Amino acid sequence: MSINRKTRAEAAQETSTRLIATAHLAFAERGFAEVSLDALAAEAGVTRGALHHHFTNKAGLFEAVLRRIDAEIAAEIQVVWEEIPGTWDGFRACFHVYLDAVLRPDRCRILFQDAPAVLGMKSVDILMESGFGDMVADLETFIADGRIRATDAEALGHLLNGATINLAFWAAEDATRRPRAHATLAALFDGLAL
Amino acid sequence: MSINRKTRAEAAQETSTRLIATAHLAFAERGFAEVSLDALAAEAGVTRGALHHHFTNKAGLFEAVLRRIDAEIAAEIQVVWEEIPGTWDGFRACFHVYLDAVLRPDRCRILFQDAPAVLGMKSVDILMESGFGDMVADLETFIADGRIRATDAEALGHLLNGATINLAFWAAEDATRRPRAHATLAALFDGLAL
DNA sequence: AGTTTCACATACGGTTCGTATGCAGCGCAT
DNA sequence: ATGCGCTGCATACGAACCGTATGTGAAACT
Repeated sequence: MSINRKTRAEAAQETSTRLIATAHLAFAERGFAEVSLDALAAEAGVTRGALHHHFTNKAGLFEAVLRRIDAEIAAEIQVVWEEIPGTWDGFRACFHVYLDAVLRPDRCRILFQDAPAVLGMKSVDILMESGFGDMVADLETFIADGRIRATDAEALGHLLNGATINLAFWAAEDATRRPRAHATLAALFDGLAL
Repeated sequence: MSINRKTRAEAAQETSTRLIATAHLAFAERGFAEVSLDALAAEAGVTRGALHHHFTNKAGLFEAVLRRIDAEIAAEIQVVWEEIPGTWDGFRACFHVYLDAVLRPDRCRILFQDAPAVLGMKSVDILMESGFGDMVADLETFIADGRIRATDAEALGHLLNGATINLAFWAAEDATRRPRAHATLAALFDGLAL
């Protein structure tokens, strides 16, 4: 039995997730460079030994945080996408959810300020593994169906992604900008549709 | 007379620019975090004393490099803009020049990988001081004239900027992507125009 | 010519990260 | 049940790097 008894693997998993959660907060608030591993481990109630054991180095921990955030966002989008999959309106709706998902202050800094510097191209790859491939595939069918104007689905995917990201980054500074960002994103999609 | 004689201020200016040029190369090739000030000063033929004297700290030097790159890009765009100022076609042409200007390998990494992490929002401000305000003003006239679809010039400016930047970042990895990026950017403008 | 100032060099201390090593308890087999 | 191996984590150590404080020599000014 042993209900409150933790198995070895469970305890390890717990410290790992606690480390990720603590790092998530710290990176979001203070930024990657300003967070010391000593302070981080102390906040999580462990030492740097545990940290290095689970994540090898500082960048490894950051990558774990990024993957966690990416998974959260992907899940949020998935919910909307499954409501009306395959439709242009559903596709558009997903981007509006994406916009709101990435402008959150606990994500914005990690995603667009630190991730490129810390992980380089790898950060792009991570964020693209989940969802981006599907998005490009959807764009291709929209193009094939004559729903949208552009010809290059992959390039268009990057364009849409960049446009949304930059709008979010801009809108994150001031709450009143959020509706303006959404309206402008909608205008972009209006222009793309045929 | 004294032709080959350098005044004090001239010599100082020279070391400053040499430091910026050396840092430009180093940051572009190795990245901000991987460049040590010791190595940098050695490459420039001075010591860290000179570096700190001119730029206070590492971020200060980086900012100087960024401002220099920004000025170069602004000048390149200005040339095109003055050919056909005030026109929608000229405006579009500027963005294609911008796309090519920022995807250059000696700029791409500094602009979009390291600048946000090192300078935060300040990097956005720096890149916006030159040109962005004018761009938004132009967009407003285009909107007022009924040339383009969107309603919020400022938000649209950020959208266009982000779209172009991300296309450039994507296209920088592979030369064959460049024409695809330009074609997709053109499609974006086609959709925006009424 | 003496003095001041400035561009730059040198010296030092503190912080931080990565690795190498130590240890204790869980898990498993007998 | 008990002895042993493995693993999760702590401790110890070394090295790199940045920022500041201080020194210096030559140019610039009077």
